[in-house]
Amino acid sequence: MAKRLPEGWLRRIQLAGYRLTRPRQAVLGVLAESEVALTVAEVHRRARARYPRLGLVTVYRTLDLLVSLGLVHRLPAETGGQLYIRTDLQPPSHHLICRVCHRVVEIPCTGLEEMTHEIEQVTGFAVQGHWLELFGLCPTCREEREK
Amino acid sequence: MAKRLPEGWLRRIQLAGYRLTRPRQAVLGVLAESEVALTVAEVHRRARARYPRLGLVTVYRTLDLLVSLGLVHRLPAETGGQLYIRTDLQPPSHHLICRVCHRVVEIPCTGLEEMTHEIEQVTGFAVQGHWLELFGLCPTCREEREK
DNA sequence: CCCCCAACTGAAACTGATTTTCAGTTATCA
DNA sequence: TGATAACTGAAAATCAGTTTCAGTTGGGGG
Ligand SMILES: [Mn+2]
Ligand SMILES: [Mn+2]
Ligand SMILES: [Zn+2]
Ligand SMILES: [Zn+2]
Repeated sequence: MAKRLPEGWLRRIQLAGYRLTRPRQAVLGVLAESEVALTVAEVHRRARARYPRLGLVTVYRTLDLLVSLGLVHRLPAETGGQLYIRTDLQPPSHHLICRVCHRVVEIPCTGLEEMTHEIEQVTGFAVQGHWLELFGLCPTCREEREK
Repeated sequence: MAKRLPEGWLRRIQLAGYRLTRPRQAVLGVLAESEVALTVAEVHRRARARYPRLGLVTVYRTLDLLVSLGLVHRLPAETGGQLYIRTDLQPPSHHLICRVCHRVVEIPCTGLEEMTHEIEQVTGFAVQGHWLELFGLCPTCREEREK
């Protein structure tokens, strides 16, 4: 079950001048192994299995670090708070999140560019950015539901 | 400046079995008169001008009430927290929010339906809902910026 | 190999937004 | 004009996240 840290995470972190401490390694390991997006509390819970002294503050700090290095995505959750999941090799885009298990797939925002142009024409606004998030059920949770 | 309460607000509230109290009237009046989306704190500040004893808790409660009756939209703000603005006659849809003054225009999500179908095919997810929010500058704030 | 010290840590206190609790007030209707 | 269920504000609680600070430690230099 102990999947390797994604290629280059350790290198990325040290090259950026950060130290590779035990608390960080615990958080890194948890993020590296999860295929679904995790809440901060869940990251804390899991990482404590690897390093029991780990404080919640350090989880927040390490998640911020990983996000700033582009290794992890931060997604606003429907219910408030944030979810975290490794970016891995997928291009940054938008997310489709399973409401049950928090599995995440990235989706392109095909068509939004033209939509944006149209909206600028009609409204006179200068559109500077957008938020797009889709919610639903992943294939697995969908099956589960049908039983 | 004292614009009338939008057609039917009072009726809607009483028909739904709610009482029309002074604190509620203060909050209602503020929402009714604002053309831009307001934070809870701002609603509180303005409503106190009409009814100084008004507590913040009642602002929250009244906003929840108005949202549940469909009279007011609750929009997640980029910076955390929520913004509130009357739904008025516009159809429920998505929002384009001015980053400076919080003016809001509603936008249709043209093209998202087909996009959704495509995504369901590719990912196997059942898409149940989405969040789309655009951010930018309204014509006025845009001009202001240019000076 | 070990030492040094800036980077890093956890505890605790803090913040800002929102919710819960509860004892007192009030809008409405018989 | 009551009676009373709905409603209220104050205060305390909760929840996510941040700040502070005194103590700890990874890892490059000697
Ligand atoms: Mn996009
Ligand atoms: Mn839509
Ligand atoms: Zn799922
Ligand atoms: Zn504006």
